[in-house]
Amino acid sequence: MFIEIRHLRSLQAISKSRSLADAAQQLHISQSALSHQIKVLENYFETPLFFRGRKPLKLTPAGERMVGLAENILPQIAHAEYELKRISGGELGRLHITIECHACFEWLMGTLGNYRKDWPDIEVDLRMGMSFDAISALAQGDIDLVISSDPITTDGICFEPLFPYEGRLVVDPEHALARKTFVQPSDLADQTLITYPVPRNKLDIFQHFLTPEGVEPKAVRHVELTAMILQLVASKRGVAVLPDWVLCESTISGQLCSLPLGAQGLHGMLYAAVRKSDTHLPFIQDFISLASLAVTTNGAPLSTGTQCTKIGG
Amino acid sequence: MFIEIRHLRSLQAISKSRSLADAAQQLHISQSALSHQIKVLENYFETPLFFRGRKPLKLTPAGERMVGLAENILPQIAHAEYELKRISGGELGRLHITIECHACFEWLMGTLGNYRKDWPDIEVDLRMGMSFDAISALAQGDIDLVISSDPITTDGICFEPLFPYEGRLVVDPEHALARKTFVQPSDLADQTLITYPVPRNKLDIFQHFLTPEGVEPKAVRHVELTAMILQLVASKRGVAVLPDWVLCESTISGQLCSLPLGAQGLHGMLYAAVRKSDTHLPFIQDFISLASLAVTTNGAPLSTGTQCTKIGG
DNA sequence: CTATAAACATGAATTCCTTTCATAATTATA
DNA sequence: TATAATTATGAAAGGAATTCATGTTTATAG
Repeated sequence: MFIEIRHLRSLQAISKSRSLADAAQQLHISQSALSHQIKVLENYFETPLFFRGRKPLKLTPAGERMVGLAENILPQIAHAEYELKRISGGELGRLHITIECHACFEWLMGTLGNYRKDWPDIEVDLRMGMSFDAISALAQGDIDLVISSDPITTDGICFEPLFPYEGRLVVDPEHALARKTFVQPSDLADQTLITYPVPRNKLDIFQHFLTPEGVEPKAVRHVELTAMILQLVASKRGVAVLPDWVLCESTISGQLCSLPLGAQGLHGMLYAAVRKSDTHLPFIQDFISLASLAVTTNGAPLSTGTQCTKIGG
Repeated sequence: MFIEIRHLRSLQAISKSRSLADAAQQLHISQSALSHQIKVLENYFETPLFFRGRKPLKLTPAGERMVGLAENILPQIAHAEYELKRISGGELGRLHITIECHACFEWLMGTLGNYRKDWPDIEVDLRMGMSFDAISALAQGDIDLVISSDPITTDGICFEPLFPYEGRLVVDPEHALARKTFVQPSDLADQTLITYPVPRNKLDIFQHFLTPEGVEPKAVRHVELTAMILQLVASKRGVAVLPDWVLCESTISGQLCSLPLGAQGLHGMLYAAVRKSDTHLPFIQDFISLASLAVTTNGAPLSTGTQCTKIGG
């Protein structure tokens, strides 16, 4: 690899000039410098690059080959430099998101739709399948943002609060628990609990409600899709705990009841985790702004006590 | 334009390495040099190119963009360098040919067919339409070889002899002149002469036969294609002067007679003109060898006195 | 949690290489 | 043939990348 960028620029200038001297002037270098440059190239490749002593300067086929190279390459480099400047300016970038909580899918899709309109040059993507250790994937640069409900202090990472939520028990309207004002841990001991297929320590219902009281449900069933969970509950196959934003008119058109976990309810906060080095980027900040408004704009969550909603296909 | 080739090589090495130190080793430079290089890039573009302090080194999106650039560009440069070496080695090249004499088309096509087999990587082309000043086009590098019958001393150009030829008068078998052993200039004073559409000083018949004797044909008619000239002569529309290689069995299947111009015949030599700087190139030398054998291999010329041959479509 | 190792950063000095300057040689044009 | 224009060349200068030596930061093990 002998050719340098400056050689390509030189050849390009020469091909557009009547003489080496003209080309040198265009390049803002001395005629001598250009002559030396060409000599070096010609010595290395053992072939002349232009015909000497012709009034309109003419390149040899070897020279033309090199100009061809220049005209392929120089624009590519110019374009890459332009894009790198845009990347540092935050106009261009990558936003690969992972969700630690499956239910976030419900509001995230709507948010991403709006976000894409604001930031057409940001490569937005939702990466499932790395939720097992999303935060370290974030720290390592595999992804750029994690939607999470438990902030852990990892250095280089910061957790921006998005909005509070309430985890509520969902049952069918004819269920025995449907008549209660709130559920106690022991109420679930004889129930089939339907959850997302994630480790128990990632589930509020175990972490902050059942496990502290030593209660174990009769059975636990793993289902991936929220809509499927709701259908299973509606058809009396079990009960589930879902965040309030899922339980709103826009996603449910059949009959379901939801009620608080414990007298105070099971409250949490949702966060967007990003690398500290990315917090200044406008397209990151704007995503966080949009996301923090997601739930109230997509549809009001169920905030009252016992309440029935519809479910459907 | 800030990026240099070495930056691209560095980024590419980094992307394939576990650490800067490893990459530096691959590049045969010190770790310090690489670190400085990256710092300069990062300062210029105002964005980090890789995540620091992660065990498996990971590039940022900006870094990835630059690797993408490298992987587009480096192979292109490598390939161009390879081709330039081949150009200087005479394996790859350009052979743009111009013919000053139209009749050369007849044997040249056959020669080029064989030549292309020997030199698949030489860009062979026949450029018509610059015959008006072919030699200076050659000197200026617009073309690479001229088939010519009059060598002029131009510096930088040399004329390699190919083969001798004889210009002969072609008439139809019932023509009055067909019975003569040879023609004299005055014999043509009452004839219609069919020639290629080129200036008279490029035509042997005028330059070396008629003009010195002050003879002017009854009429001169310009026709471009050799086959058409032969047909016109056969149908008694005039007479023509053509080099002997045209008048051989392989190109003529109808009835035509040819006879010498003057008692000694009008003899000439065909040359290949090339730039002196190209004479060493094997693909030029080989073309000249092939061309010099063209006429005797394509078909024996008419060498006997008055002779009749066939003509046809 | 400290120690040790590994990886990266930094400043000064060096070395390498491009460019310039001054001028020679070559080529074109009047 | 003379003059102008163009390219080539050698030595010196200038700049920039690399190295060296060392400091700082981050990971891994005991």
